[in-house]
Amino acid sequence: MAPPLHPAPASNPQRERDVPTPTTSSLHALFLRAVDPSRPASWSAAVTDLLSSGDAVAALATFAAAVRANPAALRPALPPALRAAAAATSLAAGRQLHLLALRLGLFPSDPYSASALLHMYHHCSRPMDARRAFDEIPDPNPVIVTAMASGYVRNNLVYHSLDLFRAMIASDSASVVDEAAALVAFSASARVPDRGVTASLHALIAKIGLEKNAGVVNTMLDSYAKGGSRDLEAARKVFDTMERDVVSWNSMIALYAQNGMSAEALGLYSKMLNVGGGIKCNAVVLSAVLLACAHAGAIQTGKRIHNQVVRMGLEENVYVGTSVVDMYSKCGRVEMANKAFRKIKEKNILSWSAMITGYGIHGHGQEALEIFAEMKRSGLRPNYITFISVLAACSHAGHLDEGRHWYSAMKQEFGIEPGVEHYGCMVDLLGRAGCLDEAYGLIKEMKVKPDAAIWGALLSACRIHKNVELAEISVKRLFELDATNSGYYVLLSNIYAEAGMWKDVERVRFLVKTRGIEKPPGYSSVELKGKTHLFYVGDKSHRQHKEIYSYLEKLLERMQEAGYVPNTGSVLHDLDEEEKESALRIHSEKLAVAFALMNSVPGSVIHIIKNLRVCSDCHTAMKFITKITEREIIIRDLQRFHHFKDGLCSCRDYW
DNA sequence: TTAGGGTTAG
Repeated sequence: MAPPLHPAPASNPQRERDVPTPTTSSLHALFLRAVDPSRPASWSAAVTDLLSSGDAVAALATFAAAVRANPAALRPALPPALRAAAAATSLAAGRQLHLLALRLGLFPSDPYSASALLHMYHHCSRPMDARRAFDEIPDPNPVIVTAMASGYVRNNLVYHSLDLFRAMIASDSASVVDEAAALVAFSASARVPDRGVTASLHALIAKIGLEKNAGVVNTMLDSYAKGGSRDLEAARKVFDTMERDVVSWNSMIALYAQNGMSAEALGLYSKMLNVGGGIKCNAVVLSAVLLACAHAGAIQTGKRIHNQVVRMGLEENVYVGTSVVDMYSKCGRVEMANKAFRKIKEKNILSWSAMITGYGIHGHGQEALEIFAEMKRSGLRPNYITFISVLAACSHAGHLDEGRHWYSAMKQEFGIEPGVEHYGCMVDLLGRAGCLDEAYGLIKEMKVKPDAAIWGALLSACRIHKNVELAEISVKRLFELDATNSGYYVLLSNIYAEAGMWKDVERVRFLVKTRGIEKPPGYSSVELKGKTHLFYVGDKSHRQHKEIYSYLEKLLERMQEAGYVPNTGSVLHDLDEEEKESALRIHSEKLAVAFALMNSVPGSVIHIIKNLRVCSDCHTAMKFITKITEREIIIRDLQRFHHFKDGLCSCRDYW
């Protein structure tokens, strides 16, 4: 096997590779770097140089050349050679260097070789080999311990990492805990589900005077929000009192955006621009803010941020560009997403996936598959994530044959073992198409444990195809996995209601009550002049609620004149017809649309976000509303987009 | 004279 041209990215350890041997090109590199073979320092300098220029393989080859040319050069060149083996994730090369270190007497006595050796084993995903070596080191100094601790974090052995840190505190004076050790400790505590770890580390660094260190505090900010306490308020408190740099602002905004707190993210962003003390907008923060817009469906704000991206000349930037694509597609403007996508200069696999997903969630399965084909033509090899996008697109568009085709091609042609996400798409696709037994069969043959999303997909399919028996099987599994999710109870009770099994409906409702499960109320939100307005069913908390209700009344009258008949079949309570009709009139999406209509002109686009599925009556109602009022309405619900235009739902995935 | 480091984006 030819040695790889570039080392694997450090954050993505790959499998062991063959030891690179010196090649003509690396000897050429040697020549270019003017190594003086007789000077030992010249060899180590060449290895270090090549490594820092990103060519770990050439660095290793140079070391191998030194072995033959000048044995005296090995001692200083060994640590950088070990780091090269780590960067190339070449365990075979690393093991040979380990043997050499033993032969030269550099291990375990030389701390420089020792720390580099641990680093190598951790980067090659061999934490237990690192541990064995670590245990042979008689009196590991703080640098070695920190190398060990960070390696544990890299390999997801966070508790081992924290144990080392605790031992570090206990063993000696606290002065051994320096900036590097504290950074590692906080990065570990961000990955641990226990509450209070971050707070106790916080107390410790305050004691040893690292509380003013921006790097350490930024890492702490992150671990407050991501660690066991999941405490964004604590993170905000730290943020408010610290000396903030650009990373602090970006981190806090990103934390809000990632946790769905879009209003907070956007608010903090404008605060940063106004009172941030000279902190300037950059690519990182724009990506985070675009994520917040995508989540909130804040298309107007998203457009403003996009303008900012253009002004800063960042349209071609792959990170920002992909965020723009994601924002537009999540806000229902898939054509705008495509325009932004075309502007990205060096599209990576995630840019392509974002675009495939964009078309997919809008039900444009054909376009999604065309983008996929284009990606393959460009020479990129689809990976695990790409196939999630592709299969999800097939599932949303109801492309049964294509879905089956790509599912098997993924395994056979591309050697990718399907994960829960792929199974989820396939179960959804097969289930919706009515192939319930095939879907159930697929679940039974899964090698990984089916998660709630899989059984949930089967359960929804059971509702569509009115299969009570399989629904009960799915629910049983779902309750084993998560008995507190109200959604499953609602679905099950709906399935019983549609089958007229009112006694069972009552039984489920009784369960919900006795188990103390709370169902989050559904809401619809609409953005107006950059401000988001929220509506619940029958909501009267809005400032203009009186106007909204009377507007809606008149609108419903006009709709009924145009032929709209309330679809009371979707009301799953045991009510009489009249009660059912009035229950439908105050659905949150109708309130939100009425409010948006009052504040818009014909020809405009109304964009609504719904946190639950849009009911079939509201779906019908929107068709009439678009016809009467000449507005385009886009509703994004839990699973898909509905574009209503000219009285038609152009969403092809309403199948 | 060759060691250990983390946080922000899709």
